[in-house]
Amino acid sequence: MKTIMIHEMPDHVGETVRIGAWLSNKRSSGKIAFLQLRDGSGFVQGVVVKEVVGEEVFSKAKSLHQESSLYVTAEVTEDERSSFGVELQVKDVEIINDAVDYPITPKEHGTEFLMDHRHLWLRSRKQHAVMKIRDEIIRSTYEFFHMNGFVKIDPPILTGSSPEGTTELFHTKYFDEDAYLSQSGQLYMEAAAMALGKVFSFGPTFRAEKSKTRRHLIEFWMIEPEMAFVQHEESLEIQEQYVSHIVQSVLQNCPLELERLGRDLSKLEKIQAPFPRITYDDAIKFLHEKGFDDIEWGDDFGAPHETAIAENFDMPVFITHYPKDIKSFYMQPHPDRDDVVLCADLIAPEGYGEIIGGSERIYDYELMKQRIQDHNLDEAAYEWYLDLCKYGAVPHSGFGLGLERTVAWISGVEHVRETIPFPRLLNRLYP
RNA sequence: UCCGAAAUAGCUCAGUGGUAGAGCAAUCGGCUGUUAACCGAUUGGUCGUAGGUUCGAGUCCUACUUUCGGAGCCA
Repeated sequence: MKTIMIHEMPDHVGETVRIGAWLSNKRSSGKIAFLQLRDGSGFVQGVVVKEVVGEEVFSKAKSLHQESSLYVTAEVTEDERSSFGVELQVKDVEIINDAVDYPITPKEHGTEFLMDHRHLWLRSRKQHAVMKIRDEIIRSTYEFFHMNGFVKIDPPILTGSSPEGTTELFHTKYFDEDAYLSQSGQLYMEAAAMALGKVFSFGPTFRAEKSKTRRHLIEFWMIEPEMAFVQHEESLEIQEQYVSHIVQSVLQNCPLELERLGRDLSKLEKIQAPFPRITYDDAIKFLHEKGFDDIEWGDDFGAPHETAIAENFDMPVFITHYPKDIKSFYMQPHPDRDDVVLCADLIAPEGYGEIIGGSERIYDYELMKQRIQDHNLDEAAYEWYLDLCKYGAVPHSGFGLGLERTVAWISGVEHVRETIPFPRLLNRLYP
């Protein structure tokens, strides 16, 4: 008799198999019981018939508690009443651990309670589906960049300086020195691009911002590609191809998960490059036409502004050429205008907000030095970064995609706290 | 940090000045195709904390704590 996993069952119809599983729920009557089983690879229903298994196994099955762990011996049968196509005709049940008073019952729960039990909440079907989609986005990210000649590079997490001086950093000690947790690996990725041409990173970043919205985490994961000899327009093309690729990969490889989440597939099926573009200038004009009087040229967009712009499109939209003064020091100026830079943010549809920020980078030594001074940054800390402009500088561009916002958008979940296994939020470091 | 809302059984909530309630979970019983199964019974409470008003406070007032939603900032 084979021990198999639930996702392998369609290949074992007619066979008697054994699985290790947890009981996610059960229903029973006097002579038949239905066990909802999960083993991580999938969900399946086990049918226990009293006449078949006898009094002892039947009463054991009836008394099982939610989330108890079991070995189940059963015959795999086809059944069209199952969403998965197969069912288990149970022959024997062996209890590994009887779970008493499992806190997360099959009824509704509040956010605080679920977050306090995140270590158990992950077992639920919805959370399982979101984690599978997160995994598919990560898998297809590696696939896309490797297909296109990128090399995966890991920038450091502990740094001695900040790439962008303004935002708040997590401070720690590095023996006798001060250190900070990385809020972006970008500058290191630029160095790597000068060594390897096209590179991408995937890793955690940390922002000590007091942000408390459905789009913010204190610890989140970013994908940061950096490309030598690639300029603004070509970078946008790579971005839209990349985002299209991950959306289509999830559609293809996670149909059960999207269904479980109730995601509107028609909205995802439309996501194909090229994406619409709108300049910052036109976005401001558009907002004024829409009646927004709380924003002027030179201001950054707030969440309501972004949403109003995104609502105009059923695809992600690039907002390009932002004013120099509200963007980072390293962004390449527009060739014909000195008030805007060659950059773009990609705004996701349906109110999920900015998922990518990117730009062409400055590679002129004197200009970069000037910008570092203009932003009152510690020149000594950026000496190595200035070396990149000094020794064989080339035009190059890069961008950063926020993984959790992307997972939230593609999954259709409301809040990014459900898109990472153990979210770090304002006032939450447990579990 | 600012604005708004909330805190009652293990969980989700009702109770708006006069004896503390329901559904789910748990326990016991019934039911041969259930799918947040259903039906009957039992168990379960210092109403967030501290003070105040009142003959009487879960309910009204004040402060504090915590949580949720939003803003700013950002991906």
